[in-house]
Amino acid sequence: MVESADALSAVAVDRTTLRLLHAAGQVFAEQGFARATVREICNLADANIAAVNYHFGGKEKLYAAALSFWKDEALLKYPPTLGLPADASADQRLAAFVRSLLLRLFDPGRPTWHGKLVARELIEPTPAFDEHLQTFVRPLLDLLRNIVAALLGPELIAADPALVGRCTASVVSQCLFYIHHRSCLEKLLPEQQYDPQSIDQIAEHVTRFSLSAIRGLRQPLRSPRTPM
Amino acid sequence: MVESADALSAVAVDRTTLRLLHAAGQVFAEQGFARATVREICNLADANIAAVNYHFGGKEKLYAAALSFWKDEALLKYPPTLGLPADASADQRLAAFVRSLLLRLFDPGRPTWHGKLVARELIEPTPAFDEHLQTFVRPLLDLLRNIVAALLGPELIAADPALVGRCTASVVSQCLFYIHHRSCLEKLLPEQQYDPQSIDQIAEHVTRFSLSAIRGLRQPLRSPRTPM
DNA sequence: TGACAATTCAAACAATCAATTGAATCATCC
DNA sequence: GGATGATTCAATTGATTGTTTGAATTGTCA
Repeated sequence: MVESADALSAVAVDRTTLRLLHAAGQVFAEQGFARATVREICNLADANIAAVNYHFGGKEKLYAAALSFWKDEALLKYPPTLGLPADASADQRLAAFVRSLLLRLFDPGRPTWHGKLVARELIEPTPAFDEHLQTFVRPLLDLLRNIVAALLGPELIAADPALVGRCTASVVSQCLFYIHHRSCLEKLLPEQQYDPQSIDQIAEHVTRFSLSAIRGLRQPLRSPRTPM
Repeated sequence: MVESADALSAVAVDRTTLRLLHAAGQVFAEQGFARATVREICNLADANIAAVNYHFGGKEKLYAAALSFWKDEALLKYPPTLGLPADASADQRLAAFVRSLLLRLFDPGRPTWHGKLVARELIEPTPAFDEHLQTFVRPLLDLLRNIVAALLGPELIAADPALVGRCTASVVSQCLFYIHHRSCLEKLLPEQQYDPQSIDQIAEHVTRFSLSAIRGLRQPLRSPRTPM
């Protein structure tokens, strides 16, 4: 009843609160908020069923706490700019953004559940997500919008102001595609892997594909290519 | 007992079975299989709670029946080729594929729930979906793969056989993005509409973006563009 | 009309869920 | 050591779920 929910310091790793946050991240990420049960979370955390209500005040508040906790973890491990110098080119910044987003979604090492939690929220928002959307997702989206705007150039944007948003959506969509549809892709495209090396390959493809597309939009009047 | 008859084939519009299929399509599409309740479906269909078990044998079988029913409806209304002539160019075939997919997902008229049901399955597959994946999704995906392969040309494919799959994923991802993230996009990009005209604009953008990207991949050694 | 099957209905069933309770245990400080 | 508050625990509560039941109703054909 006294515990402050976001006590996430590295000390006391197996405090019940932290064990619950870890278990909640995993179970909520794998099952979604509705299908996840506090029983499974408590079981995974080696805690009593009453622990969730005692420490967090309910399933929803545990979820909100886990979302916030893993957000901090993910941003700590994979900052959106990936340590790029301030004067990096727009091409480099796009590559870094795409790669950091994919790494956040497919973290191969210490599990960072935040990416999967957000991916679920994007499809099936819970009440806890509105604030998260404004404080976390929107800044990231604005960052990408700026990169895309720099790539497009002012003339194209002046000609069609909605183009920035559409191209931004095209870039983000390619990244989210693999995490959202992984279970089906494993049946339809079994050759696709998700180890760190494959993630880098996907990141490189998304970057190349998007840069190629945007460059092409700048020069829309090229002569048609020879049809093989 | 008299049903609004909001639309369907001429025969026996307000049979309980059909009312249940309509209601099931809507509720399953909006809530997902797990969160949807047979009570809500029966209430929407003006049917007794026992009707689901009497007519279909349970919630899962109702779901499978609804999936199959709305698949037929969707394919009837929006065939994947949109009535394109057999000798259409790859560019035209890509445009038709993208537009038909988006129309199937955002049907503006008579509700065709199939697109939303499949979109949910892609993220959270139910046991009923495995057969659907093989008989419905895979043929569509193969169709798009062929279009993309024609656009890429044999030399690029020979150099990197995995490129076809990645570019196919890039095209599909852009289409699915809007349906999956609609609820969040409405908060982040409130200017985006989803009326028929806007759907056509999105389809045109996805087609242009993808064609531009693939053409650029064919000519990867262009000199860097002039910076405005 | 009368019989028979198909369908509908209200009620209840069994299972599962989050949440609560109150006693038992533990940790900490005087 | 003992008192106090924090934490854990098993058991229970109340609500919701899909499903079942058996009687009531409806439709159909003789």
